[in-house]
Amino acid sequence: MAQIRTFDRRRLIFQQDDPCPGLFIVGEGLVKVYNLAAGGKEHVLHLVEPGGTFAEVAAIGGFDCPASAEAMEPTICALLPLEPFKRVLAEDHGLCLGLLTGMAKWVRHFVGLMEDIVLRDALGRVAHYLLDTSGGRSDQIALPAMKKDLASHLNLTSETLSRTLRRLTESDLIDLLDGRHIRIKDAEGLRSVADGMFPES
Amino acid sequence: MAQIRTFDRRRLIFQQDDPCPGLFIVGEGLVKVYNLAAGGKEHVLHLVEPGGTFAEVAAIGGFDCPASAEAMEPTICALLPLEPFKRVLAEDHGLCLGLLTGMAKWVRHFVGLMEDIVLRDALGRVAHYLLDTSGGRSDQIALPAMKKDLASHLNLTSETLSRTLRRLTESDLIDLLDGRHIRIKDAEGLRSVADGMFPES
DNA sequence: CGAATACTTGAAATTATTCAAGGGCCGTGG
DNA sequence: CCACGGCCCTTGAATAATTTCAAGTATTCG
Repeated sequence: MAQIRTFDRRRLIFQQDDPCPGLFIVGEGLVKVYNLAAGGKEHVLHLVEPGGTFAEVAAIGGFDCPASAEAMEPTICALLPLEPFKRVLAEDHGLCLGLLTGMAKWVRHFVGLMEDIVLRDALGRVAHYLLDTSGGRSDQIALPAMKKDLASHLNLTSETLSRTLRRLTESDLIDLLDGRHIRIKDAEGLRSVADGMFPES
Repeated sequence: MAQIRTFDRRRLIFQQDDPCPGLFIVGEGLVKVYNLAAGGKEHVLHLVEPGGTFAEVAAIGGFDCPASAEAMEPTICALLPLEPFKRVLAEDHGLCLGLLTGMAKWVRHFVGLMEDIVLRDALGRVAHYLLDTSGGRSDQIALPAMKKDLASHLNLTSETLSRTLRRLTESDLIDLLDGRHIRIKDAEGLRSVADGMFPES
């Protein structure tokens, strides 16, 4: 009962305040979910990779899209239109429970992002992001497609992100392997930076 | 199957990272849900009034409290412990659906707050808050108990909030009735301020 | 009534942004 | 295959917004 939809690179999938078309599931590609300010500033809420979903919240809550979505690469999605989705939801208790816990996790992640933005400075945000993304296990981190999207996600300009990464390398906390990969050199130290104490200087 | 819990003013109900005790429903009083930064800075996520709930997200998702909660006034809550709550949830499909749409609305509200903080400056945030709170209908607005909590909610210092309200009154967009109430004089003008255009100077 | 806390206001300080310019990578087209 | 143009990233200096610090007034609670 789902439709397959394909999108070229840079193609707008929906815009803030559009009526919600249903639930999207990414099969291939990359989708940027974001908001725009009056002046043109963009905030990247979420980068959705294959297997991820978006527009679920509006689909479930029955309101218009609270954000915009754009394909960053050639992308294939499954779109589950609103009506059949609601019908299934009304009948399938297991699905309902699954969505509920999924949504709860999403909220927690989102609260975390909010607290990052509100309670940490640039250095702390980047440090915390790196620790969070590495998951504590691997010390190798792959950055999102473009650094400017990461900057926007953390509510920084790309200039500030660049300067911040430089400061972290100069403090010997991380290594910039290539433009897209980072290695954590001193997780302990990073943690203390994330918690607001900058080491020397 | 719920317990009744009472809290004095200033009493901590739970703290960030505590195991979630269950779902709270406020019967009387006022509860502040907030997060603390390393340095002591506080961010007020939510002020819960009678009829409202808190800790639902952690209860549903099965993780530790992502924030702290404190009674701002003598408060009476119903606490639905975790286990019976989960049991009910597993059986009652209607409840599950209700929570799901409730959660979706909560997420939307929260995304809105996030975008306020990220995409608007101090003037825009306050203007948007006033418009949002008035609901477009009544032009009378009752501020939360303390202005500093509103400031924290909008990620401002109380000094900045004070100055911002002053600027709005001096531009004849609002009237400060008493310390706790505001009247919107020029909703049109406020809207354009919220959208980033400051009128004169 | 007195102490504590909240609120306002001004001046100084700080952080991040904006503006500007150069370097590097990549895809297109000659 | 190389040159060109575009976009991303980096870096520096100037700018601007908000915070911090400080002091005084107002309000609230006991």
